[in-house]
Amino acid sequence: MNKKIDRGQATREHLVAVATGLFTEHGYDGTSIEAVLRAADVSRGALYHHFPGKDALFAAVLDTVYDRVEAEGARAIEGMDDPAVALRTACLTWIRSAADPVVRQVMLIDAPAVLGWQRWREGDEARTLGKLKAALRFAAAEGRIAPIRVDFFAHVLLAGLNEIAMLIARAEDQASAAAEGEAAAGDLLDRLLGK
Amino acid sequence: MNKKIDRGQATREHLVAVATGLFTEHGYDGTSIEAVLRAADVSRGALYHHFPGKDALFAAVLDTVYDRVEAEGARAIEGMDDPAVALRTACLTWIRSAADPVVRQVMLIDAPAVLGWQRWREGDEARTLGKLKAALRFAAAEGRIAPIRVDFFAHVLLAGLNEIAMLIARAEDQASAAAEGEAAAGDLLDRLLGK
DNA sequence: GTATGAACAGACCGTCAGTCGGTTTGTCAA
DNA sequence: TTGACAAACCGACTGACGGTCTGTTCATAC
Repeated sequence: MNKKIDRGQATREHLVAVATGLFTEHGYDGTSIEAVLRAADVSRGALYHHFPGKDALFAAVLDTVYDRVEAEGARAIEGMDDPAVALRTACLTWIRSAADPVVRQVMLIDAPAVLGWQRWREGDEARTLGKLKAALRFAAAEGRIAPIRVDFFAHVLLAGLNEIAMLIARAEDQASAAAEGEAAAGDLLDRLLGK
Repeated sequence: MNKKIDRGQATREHLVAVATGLFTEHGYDGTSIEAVLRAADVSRGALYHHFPGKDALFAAVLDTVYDRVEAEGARAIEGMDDPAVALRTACLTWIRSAADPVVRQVMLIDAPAVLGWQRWREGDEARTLGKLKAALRFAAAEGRIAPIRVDFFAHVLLAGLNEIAMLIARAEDQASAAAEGEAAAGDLLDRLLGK
């Protein structure tokens, strides 16, 4: 039971990889299952054997994107012991991750509409948002923000960072926009957490 | 040329009204043109005479929603002469407007995916965002934020308010969530603008 | 009265997501 | 070795949907 399982895994991963490219380039609606099938050279039956539907394929793609972004964040703050510095570093890393068209189109634009806002945020909760809240709880313990603000501010901070990332992405002058955006993000952090 | 024009206007407005209800209840993807046609008791030809496509119908719906939200905001700050108070009032009014399912589903969830983030923000620019930036320029003139932050902070503030609105909307206990959310919005404003 | 064009009607078309009855093929127990 | 089994895969088919196209109606202008 190994060759079969391996083959199935390979097909599944191949589909996710191909779909990632197409979803990024043409968006969810602009990408037909037909196109994925052709690009991956896989049959309809095979795809629907691995995924119950188009949205499940999208969810799988989203999952791998999360994995990558999470890994980048974890690598960036590896070994840091000051939580405040780690938070700031993680936020800047996230903005830089969001420069990637895959992250932008899949995570920020299509995900809320495809999965629904609720499911989207629940997914986030278990990943990025959860860690952000932990960091803010630390700030609350230090008396920098009121404990009751932790949840709202975590969401506000994430949404604000996402917005900055999108602004940078669509700017004409990428380099200067990135510099200004990252400075703005730092400023936002200072103000939000009462430096 | 009056009876005809009036009739056309009426049909158009009727379609927009019916579509608003369906888009709100079932989302953009969950609403078929067929369903709009049936609910409005209008023929395909009539609909496609007034709108080049489904996304144009959505854009028209979005437009009327903007109109309503803008009017609510304008009414709320009518006659106020302190720009800081007006800004705060407008922000809270916006959060309350976003309690409306129409605003949530159409403006916040579907619009970015249907129109694309770029077109969505450009539409916002001409409406809410423009006024927000004007208010922040005022804050910058008072030395509360750096002039270079105006654009980024306006976006961050709007995104943050939207996020708070969505959190309130999906909360189990609406009343207490609204109270906490509005307090958080006030706190956010204080911190962002360096009270 | 006749020409004009906006408003509307509805049959029709191509595309797409998803279904379903098969076939292939690796695995394992007898 | 073989035969049962199930995972993996195949592709024709279905129904729904967005959009097109060829008319038809009718208020208005001249």
